Amino acid sequence: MKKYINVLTGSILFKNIKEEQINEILKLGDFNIKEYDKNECIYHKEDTVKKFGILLSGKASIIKEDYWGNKNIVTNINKGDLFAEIFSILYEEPLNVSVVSTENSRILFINISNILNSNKSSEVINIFTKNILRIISKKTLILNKKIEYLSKRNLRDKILSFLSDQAQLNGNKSFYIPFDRQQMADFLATDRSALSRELSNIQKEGLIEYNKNHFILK
Amino acid sequence: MKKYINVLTGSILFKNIKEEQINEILKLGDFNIKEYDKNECIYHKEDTVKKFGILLSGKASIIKEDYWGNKNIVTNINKGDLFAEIFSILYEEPLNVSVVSTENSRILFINISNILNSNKSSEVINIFTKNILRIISKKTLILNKKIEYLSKRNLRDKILSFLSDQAQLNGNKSFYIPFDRQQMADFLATDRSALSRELSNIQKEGLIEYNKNHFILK
DNA sequence: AATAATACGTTGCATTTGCAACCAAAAGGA
DNA sequence: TCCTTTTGGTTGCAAATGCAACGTATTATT
Repeated sequence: MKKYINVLTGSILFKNIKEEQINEILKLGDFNIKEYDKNECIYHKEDTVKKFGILLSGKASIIKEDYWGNKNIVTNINKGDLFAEIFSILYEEPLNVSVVSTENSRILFINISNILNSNKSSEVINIFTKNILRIISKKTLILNKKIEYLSKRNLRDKILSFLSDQAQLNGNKSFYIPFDRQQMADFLATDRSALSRELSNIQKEGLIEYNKNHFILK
Repeated sequence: MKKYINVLTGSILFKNIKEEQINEILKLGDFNIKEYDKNECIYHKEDTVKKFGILLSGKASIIKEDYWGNKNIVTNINKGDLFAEIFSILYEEPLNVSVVSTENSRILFINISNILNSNKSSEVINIFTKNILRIISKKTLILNKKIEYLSKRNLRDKILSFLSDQAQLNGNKSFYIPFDRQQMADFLATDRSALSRELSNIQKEGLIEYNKNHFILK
């Protein structure tokens, strides 16, 4: 545990909370840590979960899969991130998304309800609650972004709105996206070959330049 | 104000909070109330907002509009609902969505940050914070649902996943959706005529029956 | 180094979709 | 009641897209 405490102190979840208080909260949340190999399933979409996860090391993706198996990456998860979809636990609904490790990963699980509903109305719990609020607010913004991309009437506009946001995010016209081609297609809810074709078209018209996951906007 | 207090006591935002304490919170949040005619703009997407709104009476829609003016209804807002997108205030980002009244409406504005950051770490504030958490969690679920629809590879599947969720929501194969045809098209990010055509096709194949905004799944 | 596996681009084709134009029915106003 | 406005269905057409199949370059494995 100790070796990961700096991941936790660095995470938004425990922002403004001291190390010894973090331990206190973890205990309250009946925490445990589990390791996963690459491509292992961390949560399955039909699970109803009590605890939710924080990625201590490695990488993972939140994936939505439809009836026929079309996969759609909702978000990538990086170190320190928590799986905000898991807020469905507050409503005790099934997840309806799966979480899959994309690298060897180590995950901390805690029972949020335990913490939120602990009768101790201490200052720490208060800060913790606000931190969660902040995280899920950000999640909402990200989901809204995604809806913005998906709402475009054609693939070209989906691509361009996504790329221009990525550029903005990186503060540079030249940037790397965190997806390979198939993942990008899944994220934009389209077909890989259709995506390749359209990227190619856009490049021919001189709007962008790209190679693999590196892009330059013109 | 008094005539709306029951709207507030009935809302999730003030759940488990007594009437006199609601007043206390409202004061802390520097509240005000404003009226809007049908089709008036309540928030514009470029606004950066300090206060956010709770619909006391009437109806409104959260609308995303792209560069070329294609409108996309993100959600409808009903009595007691608050505009969760406005959680961007926690990040002080521009809204990037607009809120428009679809009926004559009356809206209560409060400054959430004032309340959350008030040093009084009273029990009431604590409950209030949890209520907000609950609301935005639900919002996240709704956004996830929407992403699920929009991620379908073709219009038919968008329609069918939307309708089957609506049926589930109403607990009945026969139900009314809260959209007219144009709004439904905007919500599913497609063209109205394309939507009509596909609905018609699906009906011909006997999967659904419909008339205006009333649907029956087979 | 040889081989296998993966990632990405390309292309043909059938289907879907956006768009525009038009018509009919229903609702609202004068 | 008559006229206007709104709402929704239909259709033709061009363009976009999903899908499958295939080729090549890159990366991983032995």
